[in-house]
Amino acid sequence: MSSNGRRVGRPRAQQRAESGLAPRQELLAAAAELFTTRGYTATTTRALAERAGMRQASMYHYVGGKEDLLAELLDGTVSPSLGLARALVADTARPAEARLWELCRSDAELLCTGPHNLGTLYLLPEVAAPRFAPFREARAALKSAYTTLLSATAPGSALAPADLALRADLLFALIEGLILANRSTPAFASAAADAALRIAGVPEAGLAALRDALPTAS
Amino acid sequence: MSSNGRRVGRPRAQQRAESGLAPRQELLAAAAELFTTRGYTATTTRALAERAGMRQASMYHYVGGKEDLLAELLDGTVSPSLGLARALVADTARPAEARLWELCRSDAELLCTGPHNLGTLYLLPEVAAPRFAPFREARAALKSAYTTLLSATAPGSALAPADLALRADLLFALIEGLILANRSTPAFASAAADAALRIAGVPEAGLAALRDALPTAS
DNA sequence: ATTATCTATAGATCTATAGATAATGC
DNA sequence: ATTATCTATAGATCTATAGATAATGC
Repeated sequence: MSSNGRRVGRPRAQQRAESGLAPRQELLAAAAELFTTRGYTATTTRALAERAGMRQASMYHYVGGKEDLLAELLDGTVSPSLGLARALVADTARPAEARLWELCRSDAELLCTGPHNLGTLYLLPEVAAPRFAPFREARAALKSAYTTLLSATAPGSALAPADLALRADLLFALIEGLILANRSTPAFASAAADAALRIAGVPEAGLAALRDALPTAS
Repeated sequence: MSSNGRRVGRPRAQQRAESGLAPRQELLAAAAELFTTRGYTATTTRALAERAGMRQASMYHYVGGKEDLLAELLDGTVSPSLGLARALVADTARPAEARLWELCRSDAELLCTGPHNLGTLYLLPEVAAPRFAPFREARAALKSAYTTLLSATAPGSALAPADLALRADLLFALIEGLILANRSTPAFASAAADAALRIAGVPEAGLAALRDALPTAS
């Protein structure tokens, strides 16, 4: 609540324009940039802290180390999609095709949009560590929601269980492949959702119908 | 040509069962495993050399450093596909659909099969360095071949240039997304190729026809 | 008194080179 | 003599902690 630039504690050695962000948020922003740009292991605590405007040692006042930052970044890329996915799975009144499309679009946008390509972090070997189990579980739950929605579509309901799993894998592969494509326009997200439904087996006529039924979006 | 275990040079400190591979190949195999398993930056020259059966310093007799190994691994994941892609683009006698399918299948197999998930290395920030420009160019050329084949299919030829580029991006996203899916059966590669053609807009009937026309594969 | 920061540094790496050594080849 | 390896190490990091310092708050 202290007004203006008056803050408790020793002043920073290297002061610059206030970002307005809390120090922990500054660290997160620095991590997002440096982890994706230079790589997780290659990013030193010094680089991280300095990018956030503080000295290397000061970082430890806010986080236990790089891993904390990675965990929080990963969580942010999957939690919103998972929340939406659960809502869509529950909303059985709407046609499954429309719900699957919406999930794909939103997920695609989350993965492609934003200043940094955070999806890249999924592939870090570090993510296999026990520490990141919650993230991996969230991703598995998200994939399971994809499968559920897929199985509720007309083409999906006609598939044998093994084929369904195969299709779900492919659909998921497309969505995650967008990470590499790195084209971050909203139009791309919609086109990706279209492509996802094509993989699902929805015919072009069905896609056109979906597009017409879209809520008059912003 | 020297028979058996008699080799020139000081014996290795830590000798073990001969792998039969040349030392440089042993280093490459070690790099494939460790880069994908622990990450590129996190892999030390010591770990690399020791996994290859030699001491840390001996590695420099064969390679200039980690970068050499990375460059060679990357090249191996794209060169075979690029070769095939060029042959398929040139083979205008066959229907474009069949050629595109074959490229997708082969590429999918290359990316998913093999003991290690080398595709993962595409995402390394290090790959942006000038040193890896040849690899990036090869990948761009491969993508361009995908686009060419796509534009030669019946649905592709009906697309406006911007839409064609969009479809090509999505198709490529699927193929590269397979890296993350990491399901490495030949059946998966075929299913992925099917999915790719669905994204391309080939109707189910066309797919079924393609499948029937498949050369009686091994 | 409390807080947010700083400076300094111990201890643990990791890379790349220098120079020694133990084989075979001639 | 040539070769493939080794051991040893200088120099350059990088992380995490210890303890000092410069603000505000009461």
